[in-house]
Amino acid sequence: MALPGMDALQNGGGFPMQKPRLEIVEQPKARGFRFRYDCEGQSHGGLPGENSEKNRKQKTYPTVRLIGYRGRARVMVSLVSENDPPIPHAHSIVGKNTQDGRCTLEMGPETEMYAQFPNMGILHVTKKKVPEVLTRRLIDGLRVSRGDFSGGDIPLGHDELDQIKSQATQYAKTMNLSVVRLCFQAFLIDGQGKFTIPVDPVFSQKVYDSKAPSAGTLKICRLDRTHGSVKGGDDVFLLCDKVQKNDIEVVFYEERGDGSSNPVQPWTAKGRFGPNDVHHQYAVVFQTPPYYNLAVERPVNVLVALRRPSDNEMSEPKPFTYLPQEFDEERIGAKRKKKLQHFSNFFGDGAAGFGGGMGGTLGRSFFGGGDMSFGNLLNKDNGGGGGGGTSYSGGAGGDTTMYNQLG
Amino acid sequence: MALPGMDALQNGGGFPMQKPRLEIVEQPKARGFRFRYDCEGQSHGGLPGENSEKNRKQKTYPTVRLIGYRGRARVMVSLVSENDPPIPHAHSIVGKNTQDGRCTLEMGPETEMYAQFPNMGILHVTKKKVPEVLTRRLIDGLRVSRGDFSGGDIPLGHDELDQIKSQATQYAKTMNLSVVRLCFQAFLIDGQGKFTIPVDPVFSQKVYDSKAPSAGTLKICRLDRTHGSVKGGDDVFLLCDKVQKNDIEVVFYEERGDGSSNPVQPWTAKGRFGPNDVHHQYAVVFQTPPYYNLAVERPVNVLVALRRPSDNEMSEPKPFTYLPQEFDEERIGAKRKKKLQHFSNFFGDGAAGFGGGMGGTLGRSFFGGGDMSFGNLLNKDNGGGGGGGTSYSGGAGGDTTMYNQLG
DNA sequence: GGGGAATCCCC
DNA sequence: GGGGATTCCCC
Repeated sequence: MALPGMDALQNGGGFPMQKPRLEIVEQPKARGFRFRYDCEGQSHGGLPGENSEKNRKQKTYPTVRLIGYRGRARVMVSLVSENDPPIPHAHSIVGKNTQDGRCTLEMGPETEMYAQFPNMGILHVTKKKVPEVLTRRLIDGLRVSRGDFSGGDIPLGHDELDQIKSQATQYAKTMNLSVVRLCFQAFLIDGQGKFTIPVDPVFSQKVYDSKAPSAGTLKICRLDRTHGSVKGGDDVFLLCDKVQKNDIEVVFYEERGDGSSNPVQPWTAKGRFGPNDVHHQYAVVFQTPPYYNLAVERPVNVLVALRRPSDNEMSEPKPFTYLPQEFDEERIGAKRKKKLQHFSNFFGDGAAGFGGGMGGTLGRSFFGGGDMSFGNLLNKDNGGGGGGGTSYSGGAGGDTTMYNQLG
Repeated sequence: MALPGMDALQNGGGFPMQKPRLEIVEQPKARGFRFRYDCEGQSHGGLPGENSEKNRKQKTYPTVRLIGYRGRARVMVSLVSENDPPIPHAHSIVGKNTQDGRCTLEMGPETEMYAQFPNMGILHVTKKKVPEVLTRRLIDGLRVSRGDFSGGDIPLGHDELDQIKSQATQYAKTMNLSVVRLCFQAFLIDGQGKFTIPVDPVFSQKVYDSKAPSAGTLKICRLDRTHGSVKGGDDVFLLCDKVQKNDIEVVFYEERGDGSSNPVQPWTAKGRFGPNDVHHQYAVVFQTPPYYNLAVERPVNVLVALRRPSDNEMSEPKPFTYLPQEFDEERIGAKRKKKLQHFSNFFGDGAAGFGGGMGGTLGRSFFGGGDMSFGNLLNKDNGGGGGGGTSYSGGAGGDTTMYNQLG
């Protein structure tokens, strides 16, 4: 059952013509997984793959395959910092086949050179222990870089140890404990039957701790109203999962699902509220923004979502309906004509009123002056499309360069 | 400046004809004060008196006076368990004039035999350290009961120490760390100028840790609507301070401020919601209950409040207005007569409709079948009226009885 | 004084 | 898997 496209040279122990390389076949899920403290035990499910389905049995797990080589190999997963250059992370991978914070599996022709990692938990080290753990990680890395795969202790000079500790303390200061990346490293079997021949490591997309206040999944749980006047200014109570008062927005936008070849910048606007309207991280009281077209004759269905500016993350949207002015309670029809002349004032300057509903052709210049461009709005920094995962090979080259700031 | 009513025998070192006793002149505030962990430092304000004003400079502090004695005395405050018999509490009093968890002041004729305790912080011991601290407390108590006021260590037999530790462990299991009482003990000066003559201890009302989820002050921060139909069933979003989903109610009631000599059981009813409608402890989505009189012709102003069944605590109320049926949107007036005949069904059995607004005379039998009696509703267990504090002399008699379960 | 982050506990 | 209690940190 040869894999298509696996046009690899076979490695017989000699120098390969084409360098074997690891490819991430299934990225880890970026959001929604919770890092666990030691005290919480480790039976809370493993890190899923990004295409894992929530409800069904369509469970996937982070998976790599080795390209350009067919034979026994060992693949090791460890955690590294979110940013390049990759630094060993203080958190640990725990669960089956793990040791010293890493998870190790073997692969071979019988697995089609694939290695899947189910059951990887991420152990959240406490802040206090970060320097100590990092020191151990750096020593481990130094040992491996010296070609010592024993897993035991290595002799270190006093200066060397001091330097490592100083480096660990330095890293500890800035390490973000709510984000990690997976680092996959493969070792091919050598002439003595040992897995000593390193393959360049590859790094996964970022994995965010779902329990971290700044990284949790955004979710609108409940709205106290799902419709309001096109004129805006309606108070809405929104109940949500944990948010941070200075890093949250309520975004209104119109869906543009016509899939036409000529994408238009759609309308977006933000709900109005201050930090004091964010109630204990779990509710937001805001005022609806006006719809861009105050002259619509029929209700307009738009979407509301939460947005976190710091990482541009957005929640699943909820529907919201803008009602035309006729729907306003207790309005006198006779006044409508006159009012229409003033509606464009909502937009600040000379954007004159224009008729038509959702189907109208909209001038680009108008939207350029809006709050935010829609392209930017949807541009999450996760990378990777909906299909198979992309391999993120970091800037670092070989194994030891991960520690190249060690001196 | 002799105090009126202080008809005390002067103690000249001999046996007093009338036993001197301590009286609590100002109780500690029961709610709203936060116990602090050691790591939080101790500059967060002292435990106020129950008549302390929040905004003004009307600050008061727990205060006792010694009755039936005029001379030098020492008063010691410590923390004891919420329930009788009083057990030394694992928390400590910290701040000025404190040592080993107790606060000690001297009083004399120059203070009119009053002792006021400002600046008492309550140090919240961690759960892990409770047994260890309780052991120390029990040893301290044993020493004092032996007449040793040195404050140093005392020789303890192996069996004795084991027994104390076992007792401490036992207490630790059930000790409520979110409630304490103050224990005031006075010692009169003896012939050698030492404060060795004990006066019966008195115990304050309960003091609740405002940070504890089960004891925090209930507060309605925001309502998304302040009026609804007399028929009830209107959805209301209520934002509040921390509550617990299984120990919270929304109570509607009518104010009875006429101060007449014939108090009537007023109407009360509960908002309808399930545990799932309590959103992360900070919001409640409920449906308004129907007003008891569906035939009112004018809006009726009632009050809404949060209520915690476990301790019968209630929040400050917010106003809510019931609108008569005429106010219902889009109702056809012709149907009103017919509907009226069904309204009484809301109340279960044969309580026939009766006309009139708030001023009507209400049959007692009707309210007897309601959700809850109003008397009970307002009956907080704090005791003590609005005026001067009451002294709570616990069931225990002398000093050593606090530890009478020690063996 | 108070809000919320970090850690821990338990259904 | 998730909610929330406990402990700690900091404006």
